[in-house]
Amino acid sequence: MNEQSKALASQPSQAEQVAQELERAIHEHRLTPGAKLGEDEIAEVYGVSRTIVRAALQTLAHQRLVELRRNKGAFVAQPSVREAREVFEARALLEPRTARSAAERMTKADLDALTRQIEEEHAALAAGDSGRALFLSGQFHIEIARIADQATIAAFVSELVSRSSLIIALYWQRRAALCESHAHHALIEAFRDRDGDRAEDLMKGHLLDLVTSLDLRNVAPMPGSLREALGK
Amino acid sequence: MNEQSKALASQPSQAEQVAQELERAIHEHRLTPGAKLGEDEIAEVYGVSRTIVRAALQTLAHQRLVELRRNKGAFVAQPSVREAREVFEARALLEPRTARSAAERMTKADLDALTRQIEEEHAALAAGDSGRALFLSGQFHIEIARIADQATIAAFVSELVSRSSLIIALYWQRRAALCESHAHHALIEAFRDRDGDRAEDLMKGHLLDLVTSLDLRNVAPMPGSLREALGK
DNA sequence: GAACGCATAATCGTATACAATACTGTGGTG
DNA sequence: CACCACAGTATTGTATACGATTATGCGTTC
Repeated sequence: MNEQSKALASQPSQAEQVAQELERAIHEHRLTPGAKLGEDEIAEVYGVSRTIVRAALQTLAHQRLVELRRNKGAFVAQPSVREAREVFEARALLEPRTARSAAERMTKADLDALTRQIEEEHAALAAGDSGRALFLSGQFHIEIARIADQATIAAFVSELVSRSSLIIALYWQRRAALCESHAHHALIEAFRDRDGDRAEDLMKGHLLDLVTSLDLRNVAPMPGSLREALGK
Repeated sequence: MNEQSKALASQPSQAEQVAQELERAIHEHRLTPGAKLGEDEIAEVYGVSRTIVRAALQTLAHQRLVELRRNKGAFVAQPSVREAREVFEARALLEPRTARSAAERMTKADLDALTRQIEEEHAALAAGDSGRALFLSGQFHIEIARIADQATIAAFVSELVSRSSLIIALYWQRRAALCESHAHHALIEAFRDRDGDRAEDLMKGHLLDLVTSLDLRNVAPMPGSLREALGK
């Protein structure tokens, strides 16, 4: 079962590839909070050994996307209400100021890329692929940190966005799935105008909207089959 | 070589223990940036297998304390000048506001613990153990985030403090090793007065002092023997 | 004498084997 | 009928073995 592995798959490391696949599955809510991630099962699905799978799961555990329970296995994390609040608290500290920096150093190319991303998000939403739309909506925030030229903050934001995806899966009260799009559009305009103040305010408001659109009182777990969610 | 392992050492997981030992060695500058962390060597030192060591190294890599170079091995990270700036940029966003929250919800017990920590830091410094003093000085910042009751932010601050330790090892220009102590004392007083505004300002200034006390222009690597630094 | 190439050794990457622990179902007993 | 004990099964934790890649040292050649 290592015939194709020596082909050329070893550059970005098999473990990272598996981690990325799982991460995306979680982002798109194909894997829902609480789902069991059996080592043997994943190993078989991707045709690698458990060693690789364990490394990937450890990576995701460090991002708090999966929880490693000793002698029990790996599970998609189920952020508590408290953790949900903390995540958005952290985002409130990091993202508005970062949006300001981004606005100030935004280039035309950056703006185009951002605009293209929003359009893709709209397309996904129109196509009914809300999973992908949600994923792209998160990428938007990460991209801003990248444009602000702050790799360290970008890494934090990336982790927080991932965790937000789990939080949304658990606590989202359905209504106005695209209120975000408006917020993102408004941000783009602020960026176009190089208006740091406005970008900061808009981001602050956007995050506030997000957290208030959650129902942070009760819980709602969901099992779901792993092999099915992974597609094959 | 697993006689003592089944004793009762398995609770906090061997990998985490090794990771903690290495982390502390890095914090206290017994392991300096660029040092090679050979898997076999560490495995032998702690009497565990390479499997455990690899897990520990991966953990540290996620915290950016060590750099994993493919087919080359693990090395203590050498933050670039740019990364150094980014780390303090992130701290500037997170810590002042967190200090304010901490001040507002500080209890007498918290204050006592914090005070005790400062005294211990002074004692270490007086005893000439500057490595431990530096470690405790970092713990002070982490403790504040914990008191603010923000576990998520505390985790970020913890990582940033760790990385700051590496940055100090590389870019510190010796002078006024205890200017920090003054800043920490001033913060304690603000906490005692429940003065959130002052705590936020003091923390902002403290971080600014820290970053300006660095020489962010040149580099200075250092090898050093591993087995020696680990003590046994 | 310097530079290149090859053989050797060391180290990492991955797979697999075995041990330890937790889960499941069955049979018995109160 | 409910509950507990126990055996069997499955899954994770750890160690080790093997293959691949990289570093090193020596000998040859120009």
